Amino acid sequence: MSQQDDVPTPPWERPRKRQAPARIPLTRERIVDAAFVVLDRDGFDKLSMRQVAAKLGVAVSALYVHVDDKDELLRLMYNRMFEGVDLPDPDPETWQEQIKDFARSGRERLLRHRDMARISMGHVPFTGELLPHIEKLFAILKAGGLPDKVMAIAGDLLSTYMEGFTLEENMWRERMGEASWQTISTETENYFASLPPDRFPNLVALADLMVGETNDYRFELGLDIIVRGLASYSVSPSAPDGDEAP
Amino acid sequence: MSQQDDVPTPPWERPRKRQAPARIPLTRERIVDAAFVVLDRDGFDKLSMRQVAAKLGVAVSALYVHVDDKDELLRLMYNRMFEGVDLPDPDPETWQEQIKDFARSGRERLLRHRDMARISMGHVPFTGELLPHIEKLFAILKAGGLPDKVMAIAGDLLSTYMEGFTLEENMWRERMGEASWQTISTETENYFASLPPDRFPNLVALADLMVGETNDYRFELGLDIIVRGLASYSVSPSAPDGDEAP
DNA sequence: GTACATTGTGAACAGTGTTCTTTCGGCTTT
DNA sequence: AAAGCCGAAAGAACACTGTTCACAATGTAC
Repeated sequence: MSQQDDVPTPPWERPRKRQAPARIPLTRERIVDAAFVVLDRDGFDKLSMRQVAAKLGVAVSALYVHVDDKDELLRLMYNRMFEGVDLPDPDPETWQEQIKDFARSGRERLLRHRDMARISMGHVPFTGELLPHIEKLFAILKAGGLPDKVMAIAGDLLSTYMEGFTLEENMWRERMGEASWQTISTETENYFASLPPDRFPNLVALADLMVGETNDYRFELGLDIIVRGLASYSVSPSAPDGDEAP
Repeated sequence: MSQQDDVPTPPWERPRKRQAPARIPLTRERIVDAAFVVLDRDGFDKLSMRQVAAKLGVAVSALYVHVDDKDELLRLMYNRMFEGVDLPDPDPETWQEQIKDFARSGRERLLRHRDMARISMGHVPFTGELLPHIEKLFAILKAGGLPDKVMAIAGDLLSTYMEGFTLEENMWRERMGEASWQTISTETENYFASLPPDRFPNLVALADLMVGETNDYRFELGLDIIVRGLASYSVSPSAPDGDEAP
Protein backbone atom coordinates (compact mmCIF):
# COMPACT_ATOMS: atom_id res chain seq x y z
CA MET A 1 0.00 0.00 0.00
CA SER A 2 2.61 2.61 1.05
CA GLN A 3 5.97 2.77 -0.61
CA GLN A 4 7.66 4.93 1.96
CA ASP A 5 9.99 2.18 3.15
CA ASP A 6 11.80 2.01 -0.18
CA VAL A 7 15.36 3.18 -0.11
CA PRO A 8 15.77 6.51 -1.86
CA THR A 9 16.52 5.97 -5.51
CA PRO A 10 20.23 6.57 -6.23
CA PRO A 11 20.97 9.68 -8.23
CA TRP A 12 22.31 7.83 -11.26
CA GLU A 13 18.97 6.18 -11.70
CA ARG A 14 17.12 9.44 -11.87
CA PRO A 15 16.73 9.91 -15.59
CA ARG A 16 16.67 13.64 -16.16
CA LYS A 17 16.25 16.16 -13.46
CA ARG A 18 13.99 15.17 -10.64
CA GLN A 19 12.42 11.87 -9.97
CA ALA A 20 10.32 9.83 -12.26
CA PRO A 21 6.84 10.25 -10.77
CA ALA A 22 7.05 7.56 -8.13
CA ARG A 23 3.62 8.43 -6.88
CA ILE A 24 1.50 8.97 -9.94
CA PRO A 25 -0.09 12.34 -9.44
CA LEU A 26 -3.84 12.48 -9.31
CA THR A 27 -5.23 14.26 -12.32
CA ARG A 28 -8.63 14.83 -13.82
CA GLU A 29 -7.75 12.33 -16.52
CA ARG A 30 -6.94 9.58 -14.04
CA ILE A 31 -10.09 10.30 -12.08
CA VAL A 32 -12.23 10.09 -15.18
CA ASP A 33 -10.50 6.87 -16.18
CA ALA A 34 -11.26 5.34 -12.81
CA ALA A 35 -14.83 6.55 -12.97
CA PHE A 36 -15.29 4.71 -16.26
CA VAL A 37 -13.87 1.54 -14.75
CA VAL A 38 -16.35 1.75 -11.89
CA LEU A 39 -19.18 2.61 -14.27
CA ASP A 40 -18.54 -0.38 -16.49
CA ARG A 41 -18.17 -2.69 -13.54
CA ASP A 42 -20.98 -1.53 -11.23
CA GLY A 43 -23.33 0.56 -13.35
CA PHE A 44 -24.49 4.13 -12.98
CA ASP A 45 -26.45 3.64 -9.78
CA LYS A 46 -23.38 2.42 -7.93
CA LEU A 47 -21.04 5.00 -9.40
CA SER A 48 -20.09 6.94 -6.29
CA MET A 49 -17.22 9.21 -5.43
CA ARG A 50 -16.13 6.72 -2.80
CA GLN A 51 -15.95 3.91 -5.30
CA VAL A 52 -13.92 6.03 -7.68
CA ALA A 53 -11.56 6.99 -4.87
CA ALA A 54 -11.25 3.37 -3.80
CA LYS A 55 -10.39 2.37 -7.35
CA LEU A 56 -7.55 4.89 -7.24
CA GLY A 57 -6.46 3.89 -3.73
CA VAL A 58 -7.06 7.38 -2.49
CA ALA A 59 -9.25 9.19 0.00
CA VAL A 60 -12.56 10.54 -1.19
CA SER A 61 -11.74 14.09 -0.28
CA ALA A 62 -8.68 13.99 -2.51
CA LEU A 63 -10.96 13.91 -5.53
CA TYR A 64 -12.43 17.24 -4.62
CA VAL A 65 -9.08 18.92 -5.15
CA HIS A 66 -9.33 18.19 -8.85
CA VAL A 67 -13.06 18.05 -9.37
CA ASP A 68 -15.64 20.46 -8.03
CA ASP A 69 -18.63 18.19 -7.98
CA LYS A 70 -19.90 14.81 -8.87
CA ASP A 71 -21.73 16.77 -11.52
CA GLU A 72 -18.47 18.00 -12.92
CA LEU A 73 -17.09 14.49 -12.96
CA LEU A 74 -20.09 13.35 -14.97
CA ARG A 75 -19.62 16.30 -17.28
CA LEU A 76 -16.02 15.28 -17.87
CA MET A 77 -17.14 11.75 -18.65
CA TYR A 78 -19.73 13.14 -21.02
CA ASN A 79 -17.16 15.25 -22.80
CA ARG A 80 -14.81 12.35 -23.23
CA MET A 81 -17.42 10.76 -25.46
CA PHE A 82 -16.67 13.30 -28.13
CA GLU A 83 -12.91 12.89 -28.24
CA GLY A 84 -11.85 11.81 -31.68
CA VAL A 85 -15.16 12.49 -33.33
CA ASP A 86 -14.47 13.52 -36.87
CA LEU A 87 -17.30 14.42 -39.15
CA PRO A 88 -16.64 14.42 -42.88
CA ASP A 89 -16.74 17.53 -45.00
CA PRO A 90 -20.24 18.25 -46.23
CA ASP A 91 -21.10 16.60 -49.52
CA PRO A 92 -24.40 17.60 -51.12
CA GLU A 93 -24.60 14.25 -52.89
CA THR A 94 -24.42 12.05 -49.81
CA TRP A 95 -25.63 14.34 -47.05
CA GLN A 96 -28.33 11.90 -45.98
CA GLU A 97 -25.80 9.15 -45.44
CA GLN A 98 -23.52 11.58 -43.65
CA ILE A 99 -26.29 12.47 -41.25
CA LYS A 100 -26.98 8.82 -40.62
CA ASP A 101 -23.32 8.20 -39.93
CA PHE A 102 -23.40 10.97 -37.38
CA ALA A 103 -26.19 9.26 -35.50
CA ARG A 104 -24.66 5.82 -35.91
CA SER A 105 -21.36 6.84 -34.45
CA GLY A 106 -23.17 8.60 -31.64
CA ARG A 107 -25.03 5.46 -30.73
CA GLU A 108 -21.82 3.50 -30.97
CA ARG A 109 -20.11 5.81 -28.54
CA LEU A 110 -23.02 5.63 -26.16
CA LEU A 111 -22.97 1.86 -26.19
CA ARG A 112 -19.25 1.75 -25.53
CA HIS A 113 -19.75 2.16 -21.80
CA ARG A 114 -22.42 0.73 -19.61
CA ASP A 115 -25.19 3.16 -18.71
CA MET A 116 -23.49 5.88 -20.73
CA ALA A 117 -26.84 6.87 -22.18
CA ARG A 118 -28.08 7.76 -18.73
CA ILE A 119 -25.17 10.11 -18.23
CA SER A 120 -25.68 11.63 -21.64
CA MET A 121 -29.34 12.23 -21.03
CA GLY A 122 -29.76 15.03 -18.57
CA HIS A 123 -26.97 17.15 -19.95
CA VAL A 124 -27.81 20.31 -21.76
CA PRO A 125 -25.99 19.45 -24.95
CA PHE A 126 -23.99 22.61 -25.44
CA THR A 127 -20.72 22.21 -23.68
CA GLY A 128 -18.03 24.16 -25.48
CA GLU A 129 -16.14 21.04 -26.52
CA LEU A 130 -18.76 19.89 -28.94
CA LEU A 131 -19.64 23.15 -30.59
CA PRO A 132 -17.36 22.25 -33.54
CA HIS A 133 -19.31 19.07 -34.09
CA ILE A 134 -22.63 20.84 -34.08
CA GLU A 135 -21.22 23.36 -36.48
CA LYS A 136 -20.17 20.64 -38.86
CA LEU A 137 -23.50 18.89 -38.54
CA PHE A 138 -25.14 22.13 -39.53
CA ALA A 139 -22.84 22.41 -42.50
CA ILE A 140 -23.92 18.98 -43.69
CA LEU A 141 -27.57 19.85 -43.28
CA LYS A 142 -27.04 23.06 -45.18
CA ALA A 143 -25.38 21.15 -47.98
CA GLY A 144 -28.53 19.06 -48.09
CA GLY A 145 -30.50 22.15 -48.92
CA LEU A 146 -32.47 22.30 -45.70
CA PRO A 147 -34.01 25.63 -44.74
CA ASP A 148 -32.65 27.36 -41.67
CA LYS A 149 -35.57 26.65 -39.39
CA VAL A 150 -35.28 22.92 -40.10
CA MET A 151 -31.55 22.95 -39.47
CA ALA A 152 -32.17 24.60 -36.13
CA ILE A 153 -34.34 21.73 -34.92
CA ALA A 154 -32.65 18.85 -36.74
CA GLY A 155 -29.82 18.61 -34.24
CA ASP A 156 -32.22 18.20 -31.35
CA LEU A 157 -34.25 15.70 -33.31
CA LEU A 158 -31.28 13.53 -34.15
CA SER A 159 -29.56 13.59 -30.78
CA THR A 160 -32.84 13.05 -29.00
CA TYR A 161 -33.56 9.96 -31.07
CA MET A 162 -30.06 8.64 -30.78
CA GLU A 163 -29.91 9.11 -27.01
CA GLY A 164 -33.44 7.95 -26.36
CA PHE A 165 -33.10 4.83 -28.44
CA THR A 166 -29.82 3.90 -26.84
CA LEU A 167 -31.18 4.60 -23.40
CA GLU A 168 -34.00 2.19 -24.01
CA GLU A 169 -31.58 -0.37 -25.35
CA ASN A 170 -29.51 -0.01 -22.23
CA MET A 171 -32.53 -0.35 -19.99
CA TRP A 172 -33.69 -3.62 -21.42
CA ARG A 173 -30.29 -5.10 -20.90
CA GLU A 174 -29.90 -3.70 -17.40
CA ARG A 175 -33.32 -4.40 -16.00
CA MET A 176 -32.99 -8.10 -16.55
CA GLY A 177 -29.29 -8.52 -16.25
CA GLU A 178 -29.19 -12.22 -15.50
CA ALA A 179 -31.18 -13.76 -18.31
CA SER A 180 -29.80 -13.77 -21.80
CA TRP A 181 -30.98 -11.40 -24.46
CA GLN A 182 -32.46 -14.30 -26.37
CA THR A 183 -34.54 -15.39 -23.40
CA ILE A 184 -35.87 -11.92 -22.76
CA SER A 185 -36.82 -11.17 -26.32
CA THR A 186 -38.68 -14.43 -26.87
CA GLU A 187 -40.43 -14.03 -23.52
CA THR A 188 -41.49 -10.51 -24.41
CA GLU A 189 -42.59 -11.57 -27.86
CA ASN A 190 -44.65 -14.36 -26.36
CA TYR A 191 -46.20 -11.93 -23.92
CA PHE A 192 -47.37 -9.62 -26.67
CA ALA A 193 -48.52 -12.51 -28.78
CA SER A 194 -50.54 -13.92 -25.90
CA LEU A 195 -52.63 -10.81 -25.33
CA PRO A 196 -56.34 -11.11 -26.04
CA PRO A 197 -56.50 -10.64 -29.82
CA ASP A 198 -59.90 -8.99 -29.79
CA ARG A 199 -58.70 -6.12 -27.62
CA PHE A 200 -55.12 -5.90 -28.89
CA PRO A 201 -55.14 -7.04 -32.51
CA ASN A 202 -52.24 -4.86 -33.60
CA LEU A 203 -50.01 -5.61 -30.63
CA VAL A 204 -50.53 -9.30 -31.24
CA ALA A 205 -49.86 -8.97 -34.94
CA LEU A 206 -46.74 -6.87 -34.49
CA ALA A 207 -45.27 -8.87 -31.63
CA ASP A 208 -42.49 -10.36 -33.69
CA LEU A 209 -41.61 -7.14 -35.45
CA MET A 210 -41.42 -5.16 -32.21
CA VAL A 211 -38.94 -7.33 -30.39
CA GLY A 212 -37.88 -9.94 -32.89
CA GLU A 213 -35.83 -7.60 -35.02
CA THR A 214 -32.29 -6.56 -34.27
CA ASN A 215 -31.72 -3.32 -32.44
CA ASP A 216 -29.45 -2.32 -35.29
CA TYR A 217 -32.25 -2.82 -37.76
CA ARG A 218 -34.78 -0.91 -35.69
CA PHE A 219 -32.34 1.93 -35.16
CA GLU A 220 -31.66 2.14 -38.89
CA LEU A 221 -35.33 2.24 -39.70
CA GLY A 222 -36.08 5.02 -37.24
CA LEU A 223 -33.12 6.93 -38.56
CA ASP A 224 -34.36 6.56 -42.09
CA ILE A 225 -37.76 7.90 -41.12
CA ILE A 226 -36.19 11.00 -39.61
CA VAL A 227 -33.90 11.60 -42.57
CA ARG A 228 -36.79 11.20 -44.98
CA GLY A 229 -38.71 13.76 -43.01
CA LEU A 230 -35.77 16.13 -43.15
CA ALA A 231 -35.29 15.53 -46.86
CA SER A 232 -38.92 16.39 -47.48
CA TYR A 233 -38.01 19.93 -46.48
CA SER A 234 -35.01 20.14 -48.77
CA VAL A 235 -35.09 22.90 -51.35
CA SER A 236 -32.13 21.59 -53.27
CA PRO A 237 -32.97 20.03 -56.65
CA SER A 238 -31.11 16.79 -55.98
CA ALA A 239 -32.92 16.07 -52.75
CA PRO A 240 -34.97 12.99 -53.64
CA ASP A 241 -32.24 10.60 -54.64
CA GLY A 242 -34.27 7.94 -56.32
CA ASP A 243 -35.78 5.75 -53.61
CA GLU A 244 -37.98 8.41 -52.08
CA ALA A 245 -41.44 7.05 -51.57
CA PRO A 246 -44.14 9.26 -53.09
CA MET B 1 -47.85 17.41 16.45
CA SER B 2 -49.44 14.74 18.69
CA GLN B 3 -53.08 14.93 19.59
CA GLN B 4 -53.06 12.49 22.45
CA ASP B 5 -53.63 15.16 25.08
CA ASP B 6 -57.06 16.07 23.71
CA VAL B 7 -59.96 15.21 25.92
CA PRO B 8 -61.98 12.34 24.49
CA THR B 9 -64.67 13.68 22.20
CA PRO B 10 -68.03 13.56 23.99
CA PRO B 11 -70.49 11.05 22.53
CA TRP B 12 -73.01 13.67 21.42
CA GLU B 13 -70.45 15.10 19.11
CA ARG B 14 -69.85 11.89 17.30
CA PRO B 15 -72.03 12.32 14.25
CA ARG B 16 -73.24 8.90 13.15
CA LYS B 17 -71.87 5.71 14.47
CA ARG B 18 -68.20 5.94 15.17
CA GLN B 19 -66.17 8.91 14.48
CA ALA B 20 -65.81 10.63 11.20
CA PRO B 21 -62.55 9.22 9.87
CA ALA B 22 -60.34 11.22 12.20
CA ARG B 23 -57.24 9.59 10.87
CA ILE B 24 -57.49 9.32 7.10
CA PRO B 25 -56.12 5.92 6.17
CA LEU B 26 -52.90 5.85 4.25
CA THR B 27 -53.36 4.55 0.73
CA ARG B 28 -51.29 4.30 -2.39
CA GLU B 29 -53.34 7.10 -3.86
CA ARG B 30 -52.63 9.47 -1.00
CA ILE B 31 -48.94 8.62 -1.11
CA VAL B 32 -48.74 9.31 -4.82
CA ASP B 33 -50.61 12.57 -4.31
CA ALA B 34 -48.15 13.67 -1.68
CA ALA B 35 -45.24 12.63 -3.86
CA PHE B 36 -46.49 14.92 -6.60
CA VAL B 37 -46.77 17.79 -4.17
CA VAL B 38 -43.17 17.29 -3.09
CA LEU B 39 -42.06 16.89 -6.69
CA ASP B 40 -43.66 20.12 -7.80
CA ARG B 41 -42.32 21.99 -4.83
CA ASP B 42 -38.77 20.66 -4.52
CA GLY B 43 -37.96 18.94 -7.80
CA PHE B 44 -36.92 15.41 -8.59
CA ASP B 45 -33.55 15.54 -6.87
CA LYS B 46 -35.13 16.36 -3.55
CA LEU B 47 -38.01 13.92 -3.90
CA SER B 48 -37.26 11.54 -1.05
CA MET B 49 -39.33 9.06 0.87
CA ARG B 50 -38.76 11.13 3.98
CA GLN B 51 -40.13 14.25 2.35
CA VAL B 52 -43.19 12.40 1.15
CA ALA B 53 -43.75 10.99 4.61
CA ALA B 54 -43.33 14.42 6.16
CA LYS B 55 -45.89 15.84 3.76
CA LEU B 56 -48.34 13.23 5.01
CA GLY B 57 -47.40 13.72 8.64
CA VAL B 58 -46.38 10.12 8.92
CA ALA B 59 -43.27 8.05 9.63
CA VAL B 60 -41.13 6.99 6.69
CA SER B 61 -41.52 3.32 7.42
CA ALA B 62 -45.28 3.63 7.17
CA LEU B 63 -44.91 4.20 3.44
CA TYR B 64 -43.29 0.83 2.97
CA VAL B 65 -46.47 -0.91 4.06
CA HIS B 66 -48.18 0.34 0.93
CA VAL B 67 -45.28 0.70 -1.45
CA ASP B 68 -42.48 -1.77 -2.02
CA ASP B 69 -39.83 0.59 -3.24
CA LYS B 70 -39.08 4.10 -4.18
CA ASP B 71 -38.98 2.59 -7.65
CA GLU B 72 -42.55 1.43 -7.28
CA LEU B 73 -43.60 4.87 -6.12
CA LEU B 74 -42.05 6.37 -9.23
CA ARG B 75 -43.79 3.76 -11.32
CA LEU B 76 -47.12 4.69 -9.78
CA MET B 77 -46.44 8.34 -10.55
CA TYR B 78 -45.54 7.41 -14.09
CA ASN B 79 -48.73 5.44 -14.53
CA ARG B 80 -50.85 8.29 -13.27
CA MET B 81 -49.75 10.27 -16.29
CA PHE B 82 -51.89 8.08 -18.49
CA GLU B 83 -55.10 8.34 -16.54
CA GLY B 84 -57.79 9.86 -18.71
CA VAL B 85 -55.86 9.56 -21.94
CA ASP B 86 -58.34 9.01 -24.70
CA LEU B 87 -57.17 8.57 -28.24
CA PRO B 88 -59.69 9.09 -31.02
CA ASP B 89 -60.84 6.33 -33.31
CA PRO B 90 -58.55 5.95 -36.29
CA ASP B 91 -59.46 8.10 -39.25
CA PRO B 92 -57.53 7.49 -42.49
CA GLU B 93 -58.17 11.06 -43.56
CA THR B 94 -56.60 12.78 -40.59
CA TRP B 95 -54.22 10.19 -39.22
CA GLN B 96 -51.28 12.56 -39.38
CA GLU B 97 -53.04 15.08 -37.22
CA GLN B 98 -54.14 12.33 -34.87
CA ILE B 99 -50.54 11.23 -34.45
CA LYS B 100 -49.49 14.76 -33.75
CA ASP B 101 -52.21 15.11 -31.17
CA PHE B 102 -50.92 12.01 -29.47
CA ALA B 103 -47.49 13.56 -29.10
CA ARG B 104 -48.87 16.95 -28.15
CA SER B 105 -50.96 15.58 -25.34
CA GLY B 106 -48.00 13.52 -24.18
CA ARG B 107 -45.83 16.58 -23.94
CA GLU B 108 -48.61 18.42 -22.19
CA ARG B 109 -48.87 15.70 -19.58
CA LEU B 110 -45.14 15.68 -19.08
CA LEU B 111 -45.06 19.42 -18.55
CA ARG B 112 -47.88 19.25 -16.05
CA HIS B 113 -45.52 18.37 -13.23
CA ARG B 114 -42.03 19.61 -12.60
CA ASP B 115 -39.29 17.18 -13.64
CA MET B 116 -41.89 14.69 -14.82
CA ALA B 117 -39.85 14.04 -17.94
CA ARG B 118 -37.03 12.72 -15.81
CA ILE B 119 -39.33 10.22 -14.19
CA SER B 120 -40.74 9.22 -17.54
CA MET B 121 -37.31 8.69 -19.03
CA GLY B 122 -35.81 5.60 -17.57
CA HIS B 123 -39.00 3.58 -17.56
CA VAL B 124 -39.34 0.74 -19.97
CA PRO B 125 -42.52 1.96 -21.58
CA PHE B 126 -44.60 -1.16 -21.40
CA THR B 127 -46.47 -1.17 -18.14
CA GLY B 128 -49.75 -2.95 -18.53
CA GLU B 129 -51.77 0.18 -17.98
CA LEU B 130 -50.77 1.79 -21.22
CA LEU B 131 -51.05 -1.17 -23.53
CA PRO B 132 -54.48 0.05 -24.67
CA HIS B 133 -53.00 3.36 -25.72
CA ILE B 134 -50.22 1.75 -27.71
CA GLU B 135 -52.80 -0.44 -29.34
CA LYS B 136 -54.83 2.53 -30.39
CA LEU B 137 -51.75 4.36 -31.62
CA PHE B 138 -51.02 1.37 -33.79
CA ALA B 139 -54.54 1.43 -35.12
CA ILE B 140 -54.11 5.04 -36.19
CA LEU B 141 -50.82 4.28 -37.88
CA LYS B 142 -52.40 1.35 -39.66
CA ALA B 143 -55.19 3.57 -40.86
CA GLY B 144 -52.49 5.79 -42.31
CA GLY B 145 -51.39 2.92 -44.50
CA LEU B 146 -48.02 2.40 -42.84
CA PRO B 147 -46.36 -0.97 -43.32
CA ASP B 148 -45.96 -3.18 -40.27
CA LYS B 149 -42.26 -2.67 -39.77
CA VAL B 150 -42.72 1.10 -39.68
CA MET B 151 -45.59 0.82 -37.22
CA ALA B 152 -43.36 -1.26 -34.96
CA ILE B 153 -40.76 1.49 -34.67
CA ALA B 154 -43.03 4.54 -34.90
CA GLY B 155 -44.12 4.30 -31.29
CA ASP B 156 -40.56 4.39 -30.06
CA LEU B 157 -39.75 7.23 -32.41
CA LEU B 158 -42.63 9.36 -31.25
CA SER B 159 -42.32 8.75 -27.54
CA THR B 160 -38.57 9.16 -27.69
CA TYR B 161 -38.93 12.54 -29.36
CA MET B 162 -41.70 13.65 -27.07
CA GLU B 163 -39.87 12.66 -23.91
CA GLY B 164 -36.47 13.85 -25.06
CA PHE B 165 -37.74 17.21 -26.18
CA THR B 166 -39.64 17.77 -22.98
CA LEU B 167 -36.71 16.65 -20.89
CA GLU B 168 -34.54 19.24 -22.54
CA GLU B 169 -37.21 21.86 -22.03
CA ASN B 170 -37.34 20.98 -18.38
CA MET B 171 -33.58 21.13 -18.04
CA TRP B 172 -33.20 24.60 -19.39
CA ARG B 173 -35.77 25.87 -16.97
CA GLU B 174 -34.33 23.96 -14.02
CA ARG B 175 -30.65 24.58 -14.53
CA MET B 176 -31.09 28.29 -14.26
CA GLY B 177 -34.05 28.55 -12.01
CA GLU B 178 -33.59 32.09 -10.81
CA ALA B 179 -33.29 34.06 -14.01
CA SER B 180 -36.30 34.55 -16.20
CA TRP B 181 -36.80 32.65 -19.41
CA GLN B 182 -36.38 35.83 -21.37
CA THR B 183 -33.02 36.54 -19.79
CA ILE B 184 -31.70 33.08 -20.46
CA SER B 185 -32.78 32.90 -24.04
CA THR B 186 -31.34 36.25 -25.01
CA GLU B 187 -28.13 35.45 -23.18
CA THR B 188 -27.83 32.15 -24.99
CA GLU B 189 -28.64 33.72 -28.30
CA ASN B 190 -26.00 36.35 -27.72
CA TYR B 191 -23.51 33.67 -26.82
CA PHE B 192 -24.05 31.82 -30.08
CA ALA B 193 -24.06 35.01 -32.04
CA SER B 194 -20.76 36.08 -30.47
CA LEU B 195 -18.82 33.00 -31.53
CA PRO B 196 -16.02 33.54 -34.04
CA PRO B 197 -17.88 33.62 -37.36
CA ASP B 198 -15.04 32.11 -39.36
CA ARG B 199 -15.06 28.90 -37.33
CA PHE B 200 -18.79 28.75 -36.54
CA PRO B 201 -20.61 30.42 -39.42
CA ASN B 202 -23.74 28.31 -39.13
CA LEU B 203 -24.04 28.52 -35.37
CA VAL B 204 -23.78 32.28 -35.61
CA ALA B 205 -26.29 32.48 -38.41
CA LEU B 206 -28.80 30.20 -36.70
CA ALA B 207 -28.47 31.72 -33.23
CA ASP B 208 -31.85 33.38 -33.30
CA LEU B 209 -33.67 30.40 -34.78
CA MET B 210 -32.22 27.98 -32.24
CA VAL B 211 -33.30 29.76 -29.11
CA GLY B 212 -35.39 32.65 -30.29
CA GLU B 213 -38.36 30.58 -31.33
CA THR B 214 -41.04 29.29 -29.00
CA ASN B 215 -40.68 25.80 -27.61
CA ASP B 216 -44.15 25.14 -28.95
CA TYR B 217 -43.04 26.08 -32.44
CA ARG B 218 -39.88 24.01 -32.31
CA PHE B 219 -41.80 21.02 -30.99
CA GLU B 220 -44.33 21.31 -33.79
CA LEU B 221 -41.64 21.50 -36.41
CA GLY B 222 -39.81 18.42 -35.14
CA LEU B 223 -43.11 16.61 -34.95
CA ASP B 224 -43.89 17.52 -38.52
CA ILE B 225 -40.54 16.20 -39.69
CA ILE B 226 -41.21 12.86 -38.04
CA VAL B 227 -44.74 12.60 -39.40
CA ARG B 228 -43.54 13.46 -42.88
CA GLY B 229 -40.96 10.72 -42.61
CA LEU B 230 -43.64 8.29 -41.51
CA ALA B 231 -45.96 9.38 -44.28
CA SER B 232 -43.24 8.78 -46.83
CA TYR B 233 -43.63 5.10 -46.03
CA SER B 234 -47.39 5.09 -46.42
CA VAL B 235 -48.77 2.74 -49.02
CA SER B 236 -52.28 4.16 -48.91
CA PRO B 237 -53.27 6.21 -51.97
CA SER B 238 -54.40 9.22 -49.97
CA ALA B 239 -51.15 9.56 -48.07
CA PRO B 240 -49.72 12.78 -49.50
CA ASP B 241 -52.41 15.20 -48.50
CA GLY B 242 -51.38 18.11 -50.65
CA ASP B 243 -48.54 19.94 -48.91
CA GLU B 244 -46.02 17.15 -49.14
CA ALA B 245 -42.73 18.53 -50.36
CA PRO B 246 -41.38 16.58 -53.34
C1' DG C 1 17.49 24.80 5.21
C1' DT C 2 13.40 27.08 5.85
C1' DA C 3 8.92 28.81 4.22
C1' DC C 4 5.27 27.99 1.15
C1' DA C 5 1.61 26.21 -1.43
C1' DT C 6 -0.36 22.30 -3.10
C1' DT C 7 -2.18 17.67 -2.40
C1' DG C 8 -3.86 13.86 0.26
C1' DT C 9 -5.89 12.31 4.85
C1' DG C 10 -9.45 11.07 8.35
C1' DA C 11 -13.25 12.41 10.58
C1' DA C 12 -17.50 14.46 10.52
C1' DC C 13 -22.21 16.29 8.88
C1' DA C 14 -26.45 16.01 6.78
C1' DG C 15 -28.89 13.43 3.92
C1' DT C 16 -30.57 9.07 1.47
C1' DG C 17 -33.29 4.14 0.90
C1' DT C 18 -34.54 0.34 3.52
C1' DT C 19 -35.39 -2.93 7.40
C1' DC C 20 -36.15 -4.31 12.10
C1' DT C 21 -38.69 -4.48 16.39
C1' DT C 22 -42.06 -2.41 19.05
C1' DT C 23 -46.37 -0.10 19.83
C1' DC C 24 -50.82 1.14 18.72
C1' DG C 25 -55.75 1.19 16.88
C1' DG C 26 -59.72 -0.70 15.18
C1' DC C 27 -62.11 -4.95 14.10
C1' DT C 28 -63.84 -9.46 15.01
C1' DT C 29 -64.98 -13.00 18.04
C1' DT C 30 -66.58 -14.76 22.03
C1' DA D 1 -69.20 -6.00 26.79
C1' DA D 2 -64.50 -7.96 27.20
C1' DA D 3 -60.81 -10.32 24.98
C1' DG D 4 -58.08 -11.15 21.45
C1' DC D 5 -56.00 -10.36 17.14
C1' DC D 6 -53.89 -8.56 13.16
C1' DG D 7 -52.70 -5.12 10.02
C1' DA D 8 -50.79 -0.52 10.14
C1' DA D 9 -47.91 3.08 12.01
C1' DA D 10 -43.77 4.53 14.84
C1' DG D 11 -39.02 4.80 16.08
C1' DA D 12 -34.56 3.50 15.88
C1' DA D 13 -31.00 1.62 13.38
C1' DC D 14 -27.92 0.23 9.27
C1' DA D 15 -25.34 1.02 5.40
C1' DC D 16 -24.82 4.03 2.17
C1' DT D 17 -24.45 8.75 -0.34
C1' DG D 18 -22.11 13.79 -1.56
C1' DT D 19 -19.56 17.22 0.54
C1' DT D 20 -16.64 19.89 3.85
C1' DC D 21 -13.47 20.64 7.45
C1' DA D 22 -9.05 20.95 10.02
C1' DC D 23 -4.85 18.69 9.88
C1' DA D 24 -0.58 16.24 8.07
C1' DA D 25 2.50 15.10 4.45
C1' DT D 26 4.59 16.36 0.31
C1' DG D 27 7.45 18.39 -2.93
C1' DT D 28 8.80 23.31 -4.81
C1' DA D 29 10.93 27.82 -4.42
C1' DC D 30 13.69 30.96 -2.29
